[in-house]
Amino acid sequence: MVDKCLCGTEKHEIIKKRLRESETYRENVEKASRIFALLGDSNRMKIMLALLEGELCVYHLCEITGGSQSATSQHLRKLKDEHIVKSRREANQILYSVADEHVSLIIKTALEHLKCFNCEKEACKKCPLAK
Amino acid sequence: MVDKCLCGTEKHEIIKKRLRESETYRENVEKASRIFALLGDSNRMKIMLALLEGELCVYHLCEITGGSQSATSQHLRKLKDEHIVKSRREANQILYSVADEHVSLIIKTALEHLKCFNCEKEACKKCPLAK
DNA sequence: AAACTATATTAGTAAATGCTAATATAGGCG
DNA sequence: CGCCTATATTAGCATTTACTAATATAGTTT
Repeated sequence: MVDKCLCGTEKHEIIKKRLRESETYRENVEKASRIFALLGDSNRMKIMLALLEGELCVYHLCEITGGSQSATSQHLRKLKDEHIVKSRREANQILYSVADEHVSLIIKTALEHLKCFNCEKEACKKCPLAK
Repeated sequence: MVDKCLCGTEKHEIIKKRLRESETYRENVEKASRIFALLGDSNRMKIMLALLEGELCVYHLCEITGGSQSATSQHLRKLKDEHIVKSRREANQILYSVADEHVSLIIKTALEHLKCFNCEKEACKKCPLAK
């Protein structure tokens, strides 16, 4: 492999330079991938989809995932550690909700994308995901 | 844990019903989390960030991640399997590019979100992620 | 205060994941 | 044709991850 390349050198240099020179940028990339990794588990995805509908208790979130109380609680802990969900106590329950509207937007964008994936519209058939 | 709950029953029933009744919905949730899991690795994230700037060859993508040729090739394979990137041959190189504009949008939304995370604006300081 | 209930935590385990090292493939070119 | 170069694949290993089972905690209620 050789540095001289058909794809040109400017484009990848933009990112290489940012990664090299900005500590903040490197941290942001790490943080972004941590957040995506959290959404990359189907049970946590189901939890987030449910929470987009509104505040819910742990019992109902267990029902959504079909997982145990312990497993669900561990997922919620991870989501909370990244400030993606928040919780509050109401009487003898803990109610969870989406903490961040940016994350909501990311999930909604993904759903939109999947709608396209299964869509019958002409424009959507050209989508590279429609395979 | 009891079914009677302070958070109400309608909200989580919406998702439970969808999961129960629609095979397509279940598949979409699985697919969405597979895509997020792909973006959940920082080296694949770096690859995608670079590809957002334009088409690149494998050698330059190796430079971006700092990883080996083999590791990078394996990442590209996974991204291609989910139709997130595409490739074409040009002379003796394979050039990769972003295959799906929805995924571009998801990544850009995430970056926007992180911009907020590190932002000094008053409105952004209230963001629950700004901690 | 004691008991109850909802949620959280911990330890241990099986499965998934990302890496390296070695090897295979495939197109371009002498 | 046969070598060269870029990329892809495979096997093996170390690490991470999601789960279960058991236990802890902390409000709430009696």
